[in-house]
Amino acid sequence: MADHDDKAQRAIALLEQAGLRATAQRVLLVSLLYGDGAHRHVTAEQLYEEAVMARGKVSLATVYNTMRALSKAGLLRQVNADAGRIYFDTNTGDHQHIYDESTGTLTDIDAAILKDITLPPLPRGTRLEGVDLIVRVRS
Amino acid sequence: MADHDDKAQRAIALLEQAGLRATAQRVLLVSLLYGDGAHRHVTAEQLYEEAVMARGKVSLATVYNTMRALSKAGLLRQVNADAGRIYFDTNTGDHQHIYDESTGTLTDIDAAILKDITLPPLPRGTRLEGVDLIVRVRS
DNA sequence: ATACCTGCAAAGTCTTTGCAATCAA
DNA sequence: TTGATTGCAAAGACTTTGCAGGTAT
Repeated sequence: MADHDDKAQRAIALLEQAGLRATAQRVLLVSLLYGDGAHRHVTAEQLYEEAVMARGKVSLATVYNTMRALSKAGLLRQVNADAGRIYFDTNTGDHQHIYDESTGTLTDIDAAILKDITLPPLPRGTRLEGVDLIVRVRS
Repeated sequence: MADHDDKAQRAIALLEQAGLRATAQRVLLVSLLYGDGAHRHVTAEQLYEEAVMARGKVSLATVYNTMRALSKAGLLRQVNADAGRIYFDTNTGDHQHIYDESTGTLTDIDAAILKDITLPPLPRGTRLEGVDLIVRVRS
């Protein structure tokens, strides 16, 4: 129980820091996302399944809404590895990904991999939003 | 007319080389894609619009089917720049992209940009499929 | 009290597919 | 001929949204 409370406390802290109300659904979702320390890559559907397993009372729509809100708040990063499927990454720091197209698994790559590249001039009137590298593999 | 026949001839050649029957619809689509020499980045919907403009008799389903077939045949490359929207690139050579999230425009980057990076070890039991770099910008 | 949040169902976007009619080889 | 292709409509996969009822502050 202490363990659970701990995760819930951290979840609440994260939500408040993001300016979001700490509802039961959000606390559960954020606990699942950040609960065990390791960074995670999940789709809304996957997180929804986990929430249901954990006997959580939450709808898929709320999972989508919450993940969108967390992304906007900067607590999650969206990863476009696969057209037609949004992955959310709890690691919002600078880094890149390996994507296994057979299993749908994402793996982090250290940001240093791009340390030595020189970006080309950007199109006139545009500003840089980010640089995403996806190493696609198959099992 | 000679111009049009020229493009049609090239389109037919490409289709045969890909092992696909040269139907009127495919010849039109391939002519639009490869007709003027420059490489293109288009979605199925965009190509469909162009075909309709050109008074072509083709359905959106056929555009999707054809682009899928061309991709499988190696004549097109899919670009995952935006979750929920597949771009097709007539340039199947090694290169990368700049993606303007405001306008949905893709611009090529020379492959040399990644010449000096060293990929991390791939997960056990996986083989490399490709490396995609997307420089995201906004207007 | 009140602005925010949830959940359901409906709508939306993009893509694929079943199947009868049609066409290329 | 005969298998490949087309087109329509329907189905699918994923995501967003309208709105009535519920909740955090």
